[in-house]
Amino acid sequence: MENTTTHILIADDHQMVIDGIKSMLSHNKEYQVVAEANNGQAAFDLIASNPERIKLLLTDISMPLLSGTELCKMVKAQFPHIQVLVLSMYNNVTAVKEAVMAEADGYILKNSGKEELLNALYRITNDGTFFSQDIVPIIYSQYQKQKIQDEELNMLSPREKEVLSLIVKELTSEEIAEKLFISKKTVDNHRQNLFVKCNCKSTVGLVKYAIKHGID
Amino acid sequence: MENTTTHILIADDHQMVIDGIKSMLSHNKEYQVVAEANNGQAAFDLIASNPERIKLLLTDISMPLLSGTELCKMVKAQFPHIQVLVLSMYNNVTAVKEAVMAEADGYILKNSGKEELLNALYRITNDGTFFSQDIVPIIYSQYQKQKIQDEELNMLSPREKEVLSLIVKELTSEEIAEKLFISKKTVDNHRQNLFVKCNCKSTVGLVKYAIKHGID
DNA sequence: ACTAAAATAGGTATATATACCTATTAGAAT
DNA sequence: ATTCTAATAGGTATATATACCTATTTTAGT
Repeated sequence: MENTTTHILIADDHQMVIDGIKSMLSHNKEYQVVAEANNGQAAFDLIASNPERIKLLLTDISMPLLSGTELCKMVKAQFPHIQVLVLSMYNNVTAVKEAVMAEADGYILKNSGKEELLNALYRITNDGTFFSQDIVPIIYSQYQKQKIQDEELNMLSPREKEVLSLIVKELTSEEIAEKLFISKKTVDNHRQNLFVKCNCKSTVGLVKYAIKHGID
Repeated sequence: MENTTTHILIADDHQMVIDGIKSMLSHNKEYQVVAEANNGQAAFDLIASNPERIKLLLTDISMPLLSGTELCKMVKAQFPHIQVLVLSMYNNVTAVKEAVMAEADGYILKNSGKEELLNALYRITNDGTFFSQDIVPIIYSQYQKQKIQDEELNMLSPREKEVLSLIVKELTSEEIAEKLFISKKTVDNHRQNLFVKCNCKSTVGLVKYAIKHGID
């Protein structure tokens, strides 16, 4: 298995990208580009016509007729032996998330160099998966966003946070009042104040706010 | 800047870990371990006594007196010039998330080899950040969990999903009825059925269910 | 000592949601 | 043909939430 050549199908609507990758792999015996397609549907048809020929699918995300993530889903569902490496120009969380949920085995950015590509191919064929180092800062920024949101939480008073937490636990105002040994009226006042502070108009909005800020 | 030695403080409650790292870096001119501490508080005191001496803090997460993440927060708040690389034995999402939220510049696992450590140090001092490749599969598994939850969503009928989506958008039953050209009564029936299917007893529960499954 | 904010609680309406019913129709599946 | 589910809608109560008020006490900050 180890020393067998990995047969690759490249799917990308930009022929130059395909040619570039082919060129990069041309001096490498381990990887051989045996097929190419300029849209997702063509790529799927090529695979379906002879599934055993392809060992790895190297695909772009945005392509005509069938997107790379959709292609990935279909391939993984019907031909699970084929590994999929998504090659994207999008460095946002959503794109990465979609790729992972489509069961892609790896994700690298188009501005990666030759080394990164070879590294990705090596890691995928040996370790099973590879995700570009470049996507980590993206997740990093997500978490930092959450940190800022947490600071926004300080607008709420301790008691308000307490009440909000119980609201999210599906307690009614009356039940919350009993639990906190205060009047139902007081709870309702907190609720009103929370509407203003959380900038929403109903309990539904409060729940969304609470979850967004990690109260549960 | 490039050819200056990076002065490192190691904080870890296991002396063997400290000695191991010192040994690994001993033959490397770029990195010099100039201080060490066995708990977070001691590490912070060492930094505070002479902040300019330290360029990089290499810290464990779980330590007595002051945890690595808390230490990181304090250092980043008061001595932002110091870069922080978190060295953890926990490979779970929460640990990584906490480290990032503490503004750590990097995160690697304790079972990483010498190469990974050197790579991390190089990337941090040059690129600013480094996060171990090992943490990606963790995030990967998080996303896959979400995918399974999405399949659970198929228990809901298309119309129910539609109604649920509008509920989460803070519309009342009456407003939803108008929007879908149906009776308010019908909307309320969908709501009741959603309670059963989502296993909750109020709209609050529905909102939590919806958000958990990506409806918004 | 003064001020501001937080937490408390009450009154009075109205709006909305929830808990039970029953019942019809359309479409899909067996 | 028949069975099942989804989607529709109505009746009748009750429970809960929401929108305005006012007002007191406590606590923290200047």
